[in-house]
Amino acid sequence: MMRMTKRFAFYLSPKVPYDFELTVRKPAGWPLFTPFEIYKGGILWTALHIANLLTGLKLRSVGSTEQPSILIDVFLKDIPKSTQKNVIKNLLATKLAADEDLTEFYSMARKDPILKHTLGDLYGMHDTGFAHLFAMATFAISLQMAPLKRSEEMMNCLIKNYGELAEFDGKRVCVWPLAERLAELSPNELSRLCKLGYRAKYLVQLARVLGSGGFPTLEELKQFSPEEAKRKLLELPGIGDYSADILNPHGGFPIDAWSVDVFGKLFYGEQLREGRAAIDKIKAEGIRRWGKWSWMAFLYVAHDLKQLSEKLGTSLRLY
DNA sequence: GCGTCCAGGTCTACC
DNA sequence: GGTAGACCTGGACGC
Repeated sequence: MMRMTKRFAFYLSPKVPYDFELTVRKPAGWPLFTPFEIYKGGILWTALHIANLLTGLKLRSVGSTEQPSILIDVFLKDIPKSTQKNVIKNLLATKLAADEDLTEFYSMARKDPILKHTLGDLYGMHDTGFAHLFAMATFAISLQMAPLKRSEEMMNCLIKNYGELAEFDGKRVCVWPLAERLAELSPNELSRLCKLGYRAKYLVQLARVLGSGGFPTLEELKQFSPEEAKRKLLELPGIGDYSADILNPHGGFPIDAWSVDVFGKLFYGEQLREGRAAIDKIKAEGIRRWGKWSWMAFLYVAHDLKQLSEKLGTSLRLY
């Protein structure tokens, strides 16, 4: 366990509109940086590694959707240098999507027969980034070929057993392990303890590739073209088309055995009978309809399934 | 209680 | 380049 002290605070002024709660605490329950973060009374306590530095965060909104402002307290073990402070500030601005402009997406979505229903519920929700690429890849691999409950058990076991426990501001938050930590393990140990099955082998291989430092970070992949970023991600062990679409910082359209049913009903009014064979068809249709906004569209649908079911009079399976 | 199937995919061998 | 089959595990289901 690492005890940390408040070292500095700063404000972020995201682009309008920005709904703090919808963005950091998404309706479908997706966490911001770790499943063990704490949200109470409009305040989020969370933690992640920034440039290998364990960083505790206390975030709250001090503005509104139309005049957004986020106050961030930063907790660290040691007093940071000014360069470290800048790295933390810049990275959090990126992760919290402070510069993301929703204007063009909303303009398209208002005219879209499906997305127009989501805008009222999710107005001001932004696309935040994972703690780091390894965390995101771990998430994607644990989703493969498993019901969501089991995926959650695998992820939580990994984080509890191999992640660091950050103690700050009277809270304790367990963070995603770094690749370097998992790279040392044997797949057998990992498989036995967290019941990862064949995924353990992929995770250790992945940890060794990402832990060596030779692979681009999420922020660096963002500088690639979307196609180049995806090609690079497909080089990673255990990462195929579906997972690469989750990892790609440019956004993809990650259709799997769950989302194929949801989008089948939304696009065609019925669940397609082809099962997994329908994935390519649904994926092509989503990209045809939404193009470069496919990922944002996926996000807005995924976080509004209950309301969409009611508005469109169809039953969309909820997680 | 027991056997079978399959789930929010990916990889490999084989054609 | 296209595709069938294997892969961990555990819950659901039929018997």
